[in-house]
Amino acid sequence: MPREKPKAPYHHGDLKNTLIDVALAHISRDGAGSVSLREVARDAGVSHSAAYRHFANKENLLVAIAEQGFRQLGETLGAAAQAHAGDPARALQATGVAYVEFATSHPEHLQVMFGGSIACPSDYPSLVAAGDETYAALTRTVAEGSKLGQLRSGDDAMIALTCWATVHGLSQLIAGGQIGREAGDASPRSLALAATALVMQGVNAPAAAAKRSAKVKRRRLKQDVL
Amino acid sequence: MPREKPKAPYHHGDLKNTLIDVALAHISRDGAGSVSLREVARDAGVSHSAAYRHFANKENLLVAIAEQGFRQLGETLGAAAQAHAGDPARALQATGVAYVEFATSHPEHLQVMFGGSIACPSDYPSLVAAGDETYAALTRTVAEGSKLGQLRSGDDAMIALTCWATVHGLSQLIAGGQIGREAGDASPRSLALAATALVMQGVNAPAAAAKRSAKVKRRRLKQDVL
DNA sequence: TGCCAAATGTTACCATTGTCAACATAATTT
DNA sequence: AAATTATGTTGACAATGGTAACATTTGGCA
Repeated sequence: MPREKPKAPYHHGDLKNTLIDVALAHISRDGAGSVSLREVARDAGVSHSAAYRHFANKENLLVAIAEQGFRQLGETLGAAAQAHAGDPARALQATGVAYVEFATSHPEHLQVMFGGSIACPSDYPSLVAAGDETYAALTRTVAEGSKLGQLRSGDDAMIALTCWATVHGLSQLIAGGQIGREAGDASPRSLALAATALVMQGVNAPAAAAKRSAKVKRRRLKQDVL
Repeated sequence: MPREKPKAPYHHGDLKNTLIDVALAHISRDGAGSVSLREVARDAGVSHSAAYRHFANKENLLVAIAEQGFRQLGETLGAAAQAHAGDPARALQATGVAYVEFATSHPEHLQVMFGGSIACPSDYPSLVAAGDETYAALTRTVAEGSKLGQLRSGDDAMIALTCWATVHGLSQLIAGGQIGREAGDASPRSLALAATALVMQGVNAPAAAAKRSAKVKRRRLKQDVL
């Protein structure tokens, strides 16, 4: 007797999230550029145009993925900072390392968050908000460290931006396979540790010269060398 | 009398380069993701499938653009370093600033070089070669500075990588519009100057502690803080 | 010179894709 | 139970990347 097959119900149950997951799988396999809504739908076991009940268009699916990425990244960074509460310098480096670790272990998300698959991110307020919030964690830590005198005083925003740029750049380079031959054997974590340590050496308040006036230091920062 | 119209000749003359230029224009308008070979061909005043006489497929057109970008970037960085020959620390920072300036004034190229429009860059030896060569300029400068004792000794490769990551990350963030609200008014150049100055402060050999053994310093670099 | 091959362009065609409209079924509200 | 809303389905459309067959130049080479 043919036993009652599972008989796929007309309604999928949680198609929205399924679509996101399947899309992520495809992105990690073929890159964000070559993801096809129809193929995603097929793999989700659903007709092509069902996706449009959950996302206005293909880009909106990507936006959802990017948002998810920002949320997860935010949580990861928050946790890293939390683990060193009270010691902003340590917290700052830990945040940076966490950034690189997240990025390299979630390259699909990264690709969508920063890879330009979304034509005009600023069209999506939820996206910019998520990005801003992520960045805010960094800024807060820097401000805290600055207040405690742990960080080179002068321009907190610039310190935060430089830290962000370094870990972001490192993440992109690793994820993009750009640094295979130079440091192929090193784990992302160890690379991140070394890079952040180096930057922190420029960012930490110089113990010996701590008495030099902030004004002088700020001037040096801007005009130095070039 | 109908004067002899220019009567577009059957052969275009320099279609290959024209296609590249038109494609660049489209990328800068709509992003690398939404560039269409057919539309490019149309704008070049030629039938869609003519492009295939010059590029095996769409991706190969992008590869050509990326290569062009790497070549131009290489020249730019080389010139910047050259301008401070004999002073590696200065040369290093100048190279970094030049990187950011190139990136932000050629966002179309950047997008193709690093934006993931090319599914698997490692499939194109010419591309990896171009990238390597670009990076090599940086490495050389660092090695030189290290030899002169201008740079914190220990791990030259790590210094080079950190510098690259910082300027690369800064470039991506600026080009991606990610840092509109934090430092919107500052020019890319001034941001690059400040960021590189900060990193250089960690990278420069500490004048006072110059006698500390390299071994100790290397240990600090790896294990510091975390 | 005249002829042939290589280079370069063109048109016709195909499968795939993003998106929409019209229709079908399930879940929810009334 | 009836009506409304959510969710899926099928069928269409235009545009795209890519291939094949055919057309026009161009450049050697006899």
